[in-house]
Amino acid sequence: MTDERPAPVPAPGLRERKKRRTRDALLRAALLLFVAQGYEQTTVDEITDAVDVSQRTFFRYFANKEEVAFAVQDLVESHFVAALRARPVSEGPLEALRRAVLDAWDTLDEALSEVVPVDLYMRTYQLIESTPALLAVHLRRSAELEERIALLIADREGLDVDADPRPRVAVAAVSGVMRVTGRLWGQGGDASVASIRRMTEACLDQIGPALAARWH
Amino acid sequence: MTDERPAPVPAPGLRERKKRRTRDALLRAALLLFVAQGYEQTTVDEITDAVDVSQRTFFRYFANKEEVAFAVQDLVESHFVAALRARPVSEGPLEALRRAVLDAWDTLDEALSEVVPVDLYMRTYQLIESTPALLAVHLRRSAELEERIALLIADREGLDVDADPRPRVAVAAVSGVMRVTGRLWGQGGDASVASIRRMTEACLDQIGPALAARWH
DNA sequence: TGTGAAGTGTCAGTCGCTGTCACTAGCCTG
DNA sequence: CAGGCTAGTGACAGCGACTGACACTTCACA
Repeated sequence: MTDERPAPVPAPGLRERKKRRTRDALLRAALLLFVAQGYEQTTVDEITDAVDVSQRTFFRYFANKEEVAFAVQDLVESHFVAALRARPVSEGPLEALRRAVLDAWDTLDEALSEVVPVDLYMRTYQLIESTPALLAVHLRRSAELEERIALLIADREGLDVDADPRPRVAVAAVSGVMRVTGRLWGQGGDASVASIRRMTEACLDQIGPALAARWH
Repeated sequence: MTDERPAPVPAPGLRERKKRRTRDALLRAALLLFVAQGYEQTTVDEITDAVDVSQRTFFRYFANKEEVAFAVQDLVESHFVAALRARPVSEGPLEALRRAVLDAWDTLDEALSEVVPVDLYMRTYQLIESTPALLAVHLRRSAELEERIALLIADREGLDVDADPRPRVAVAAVSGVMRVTGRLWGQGGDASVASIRRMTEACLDQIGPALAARWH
C-alpha cells in the first residue's frame, strides 16, 4: 500500500536519520518528563540532559518549550482534517463534522502508534487541559484549526467564507461544544479514547436542544 | 447618588490612595506603551521607568506582564455579567444572552470612562486579538468566563450544570460565535463600539441558520 | 579526497519573574 | 506627640526561557 512511489523518499541519508532520531528522542523525553512531574516543573535542561544534547539544540528543533507539548497534537489535528475531507459532500455540514470527529477518534490508534503510544498522547492531552499555560496555547491553536475547518466547510458547500458567515458560525458553535467535551473528559477519571468518543457523541447530541428558545 | 453610605468607604487613607495611584499609573503607562509599540516590544523595565518605580513594585501589583493587559478586560467582563443578571427570567437562555451582550456594548462607555477612556480599551482589545501570546491568554480567560455564565444560566433555568449539559453547550456555542465576531471586528478597519455591536447582532442572527441540516 | 555546508556545543547576554532583606513612611496606641 | 508596628518599596542576587555569535565536528557531494 505504501512504498510504491520511489521518488520523494528514496534514502533519507545518515544526516537526516540522525536529525529525526534526536528530534524523536527530545520529544519522547519531554513528554515523559511532563506527564511524570508536570510541565512547569520540567526545565529544558532536564530534557536535554536526558537526551544528552545541549540546550541550544533543543531550541533548534522546537521554537519554544510549549511547542514540544503540541507536536503530537499536530498529528491528531491533521488526522481529523483528513477524516473531514473524506466525508462525502452529500452530507450536510453538521453531519459531516460530527461523523469526521467520531471517525477520527476511532482510527486514532493506527494513525499515531508509529510515533508515540496513544496512551502517552492521552496523558499529554490531559496535561494540556490541566496546565493553564498550555491550555491557553491549546485554545489559540484550536482557533486556528477552526479557521481551517471553516474554509473547508465553505468549500464543500461552495460558499465564500467572507460573504456568508454560516461556515465560521457553525464551526465555532461545534468547536465550542467540543471544547466542553474535552474539559469534561479531562476532569473525569476515565482517560480512554472510548470514553472521550462517548462524551463527544453525547455533547453533540445536545447542541440542537440547547439552542432551542425554551428548555422546559 | 453616592456618598450616602458612610460605613464601607469612609476615608481611604493616604496609604491606600498612594497605592491606587501607583497602580493606575502603571496600568495607564503599560497600555499606552503596548498600543504604541507592541506588547512584546515593551519591557517591564520600560513601564516602571515611565512611572519611576522599581521593577519589583510592578510585580507586586500585577502577577505578570500579561495581567496588566487584561485589567480593563476584567471590568468589561463583570459589566457583561451584570447585564446578564439584569435580564428577566422570563426570557429564554439564548434571548437573555443576546440582549445582555447588546446591552453591555450600549452601556460600556459609562461603565469604563472612570478608569480608562473607552478608546484606549478598544485599541487594547485589538492588540490582544493580534498578539498571539495575549490572544492565547484571552481565550483561556474567556473559557473561564464561559463557565461562570453557564452556571448563571443553569441557575436561571433551575437546572444542575452537571446533570444537564445544555447550559454549558448553549453558552459554548454562543461564545464561539462571539469569538468569531471579535476576530472579524479586530481585522476590520472600524474600531468603534458601534461597529462591534452591529457585528455581534449580525453574527448571532446567523446561529440558527448555520446549524440547520442543509444550507441550500 | 578535499571542500562546502549542515548540525552542534559553548558562551555571553536579555527578559520575565521570584526570594530576601533592609529601609522608609504612614498608622496607631499610649 | 513619641515611639513602635507594619505595609509598601528599592536594591540585589538568582533562576529559567530564549537568542545571537562563533568555532568546531561531521556528513555530503563533486
